[in-house]
Amino acid sequence: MTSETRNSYGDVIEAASRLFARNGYEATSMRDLGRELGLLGSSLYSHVAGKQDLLVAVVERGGELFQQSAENALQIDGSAGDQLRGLVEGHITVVLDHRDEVRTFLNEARSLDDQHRKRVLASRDMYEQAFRDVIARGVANGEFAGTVDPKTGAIFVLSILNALERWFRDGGGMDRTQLADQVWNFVYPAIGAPR
Amino acid sequence: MTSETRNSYGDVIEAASRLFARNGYEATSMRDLGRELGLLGSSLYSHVAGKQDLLVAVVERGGELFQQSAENALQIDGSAGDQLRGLVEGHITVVLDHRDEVRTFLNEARSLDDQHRKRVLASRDMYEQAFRDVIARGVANGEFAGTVDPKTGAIFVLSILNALERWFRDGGGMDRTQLADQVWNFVYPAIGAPR
DNA sequence: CCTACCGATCGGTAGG
DNA sequence: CCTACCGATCGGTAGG
Repeated sequence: MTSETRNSYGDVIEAASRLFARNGYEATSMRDLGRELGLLGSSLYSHVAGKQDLLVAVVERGGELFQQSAENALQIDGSAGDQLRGLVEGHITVVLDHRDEVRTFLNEARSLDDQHRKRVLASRDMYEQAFRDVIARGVANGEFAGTVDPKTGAIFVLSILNALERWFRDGGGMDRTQLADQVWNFVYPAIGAPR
Repeated sequence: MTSETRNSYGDVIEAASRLFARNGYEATSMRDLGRELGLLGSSLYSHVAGKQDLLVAVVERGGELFQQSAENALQIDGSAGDQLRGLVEGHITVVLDHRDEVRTFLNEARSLDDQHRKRVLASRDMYEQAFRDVIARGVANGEFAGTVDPKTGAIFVLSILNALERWFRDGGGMDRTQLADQVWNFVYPAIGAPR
């Protein structure tokens, strides 16, 4: 960071996602962000129209990553269990490869204006719907026992996945494969799959 | 709210927890809080020494509620499954009966100074340890299959429980008993209990 | 609990 | 991307 060359729009968004993730949107000033990029706060206004725009850009990026991940997983031609595993692994990858955008997407959406916040909530609902549909399909075809309501089950699975950002660290006691296995070993019986 | 009588310290803390939960600590000004109580921002300084003190008080209250809940659950004289169910139900009750303190405890601890934030993280670790110990006991005595590491399993269970604050509403499609059942139907097989 | 403030910092702008 | 600002708001204080 603080390289010698000129900053691009992408650099600004990246630095913003870093600071929003670390300190929160409200606690990040335009001067903080300028310092991170090696320029003055006022100079940022040649890159963006305002502070809100930065939050919108970062949050929308987070939403796109999850949406893209779901689309990929749903193209898997297999059982409900196969697709759910694809959704789970895709989510883990997004969280771990894009921590800052994900943190901002999950925790800072409340600082958006009404219009953009509603759009984010709608995109989360669509994403949750993918989990719900796959679980419901598994219940309908007898693959899962149906002891948990698909809607509630989807929320529980996503609760586990979204919380990863809060505790998992690369280079800790568990690598990503082990993490995915632990999540799956927990989630698969939980939604009523045979053992 | 905004009653005619004088405000007590408890009133101030309660209003603070409400605003911190709704808008976040950073986005809540002392003038906002004063308005909520029917007085000026500057008048709050006869009740508290500073804004940080309010956050400390609210967050510590949240921590105490969870700690108390765990102590009660661990007094259950029964199987690991019985105690885990007690921990789960206690957590649900704390979250739903004390939403504002819990939200602040879970989401605003980052705004604490280093010293207090470390204390909060330590209290969360102790609480998590209770879940871990109960799961480990169930694995050790053969009650649970042990397909999930107790430490990771504890985090997953708490991820589900802590996320309740983000989506569950009393008076929605599910009452509290149904919620507790859904959580338990998900968690119990997940940690490797027999079906 | 109010009046009357204070210095610091905020997001943002005009003009280069 | 900088200089030189602006009005608004912030946490907080002195004195009653």
